[in-house]
Amino acid sequence: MTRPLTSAERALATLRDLIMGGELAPGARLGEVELAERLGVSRTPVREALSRLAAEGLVEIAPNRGARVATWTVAELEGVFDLRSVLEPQLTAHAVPNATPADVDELDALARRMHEVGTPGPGQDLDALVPLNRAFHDRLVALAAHPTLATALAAAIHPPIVRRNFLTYDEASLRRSLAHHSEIVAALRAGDPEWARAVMTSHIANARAVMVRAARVRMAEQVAREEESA
Amino acid sequence: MTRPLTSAERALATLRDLIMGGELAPGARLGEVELAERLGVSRTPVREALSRLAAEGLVEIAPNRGARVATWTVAELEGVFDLRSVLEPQLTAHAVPNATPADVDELDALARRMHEVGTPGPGQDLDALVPLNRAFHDRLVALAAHPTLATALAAAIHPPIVRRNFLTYDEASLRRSLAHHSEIVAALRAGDPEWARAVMTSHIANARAVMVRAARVRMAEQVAREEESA
DNA sequence: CTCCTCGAGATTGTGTGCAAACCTAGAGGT
DNA sequence: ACCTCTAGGTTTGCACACAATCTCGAGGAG
Repeated sequence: MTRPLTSAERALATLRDLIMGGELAPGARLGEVELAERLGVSRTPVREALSRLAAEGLVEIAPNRGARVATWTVAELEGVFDLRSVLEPQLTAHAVPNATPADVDELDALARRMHEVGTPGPGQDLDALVPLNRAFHDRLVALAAHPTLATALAAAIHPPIVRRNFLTYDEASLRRSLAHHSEIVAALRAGDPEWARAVMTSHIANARAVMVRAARVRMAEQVAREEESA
Repeated sequence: MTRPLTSAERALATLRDLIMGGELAPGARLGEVELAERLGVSRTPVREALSRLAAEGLVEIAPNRGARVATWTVAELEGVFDLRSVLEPQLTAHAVPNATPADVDELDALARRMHEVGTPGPGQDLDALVPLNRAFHDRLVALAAHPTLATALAAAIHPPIVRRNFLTYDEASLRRSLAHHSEIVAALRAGDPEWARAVMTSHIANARAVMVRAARVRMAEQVAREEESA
């Protein structure tokens, strides 16, 4: 029998989904009354939800000025990747001894399906890749069975970024990323934690490079726009 | 001109101090009305403060049942040390290129004072050691200039644990710990990030060993008490 | 033309009341 | 002796009202 959720918890979950799903873009204003009406509750639980989301880093609250969906500078994004490049390889290494053959098979299936939808060509479907990628990484984190590291990682990874990042992979980087997943499966099957750790380190470094390049492009576009309007 | 703090922020700061300072022991009940009276505000800001402390991991909230100061199992404590053993060496390595000679001198002074008050003998004063240790580590984290890693670390380190841990150092471990501080200063002066990283890794491993031993002792004591009362 | 001042409106911060959920203790049945 | 159920008091969850603060634009001084 599952306990009925409180209003504040529903508000929290709904807002989180809205932000992570991209319906609420970074920088969007989050008025308390507006959200309260939208969710059918009073401002009190909305405030509580916003407060907790702020602690998660998904929204930013300025005293007396309200909340906005968090935005990130390039430097902050690089910081997040620094953190991931330390935590995820460690978690992956932890996962190795815990992975049963059945677990490895499931990860293998995910990696194969990512190849199917991710390989450039007629069958490519990048939108399908995002949830598969997420499932793969979540599965690995779960196998690590290390709540503290997992929590620290979850606090750092902001899915809107990952999602956006995925759409900016160039062909070579995307192929590398897909190959990494398969190679992690191989390392798991071999029971070699150092191998798995090394691949995951490469995987994050690759993602980081994609992110930095995309950020540079966005910045150049913005400069162009500003000069145009000047 | 510094903005006057809101009631919720005062409540948050006060509660955090009470918990970190040890006035509110782990497991202590945190009734909203009691805290509200104690802080001279209504329940609303208290609720907000508790909610944020819960997000920080310092208190645990059970729906409809109220808040308590967080407690940690040995496994959770070991998890925290796993996280620290990954993050702190990384932060320390980052700090090396940023440290000016003046910074190194300040850290050196802290390390020397820790030796003075920490060395077993007539001048020993373990209570003075705690703030010095904290100052040393905080200074290092600040030098790393890496907000993301620093935030992840701050979220994991619960000062009540560190404090309690310090009082359980045996003589050999304490000497090692003090020596580590001096050696980190030497690595900074030499400008060698890998040296600094290695020392910090040892430092955390040493602290972890002390924690595990202390936890075993506490567990044995508890078993003894339960058998006694049975 | 630029900068400052000052309201009106909107938005957040806090106090308070009430309903619902929870804990405790004790009566009664098995 | 043990379990079940219930009544009471206690505590939290939520809504609402009012106070405090901010935003933004109009108007005037320099």
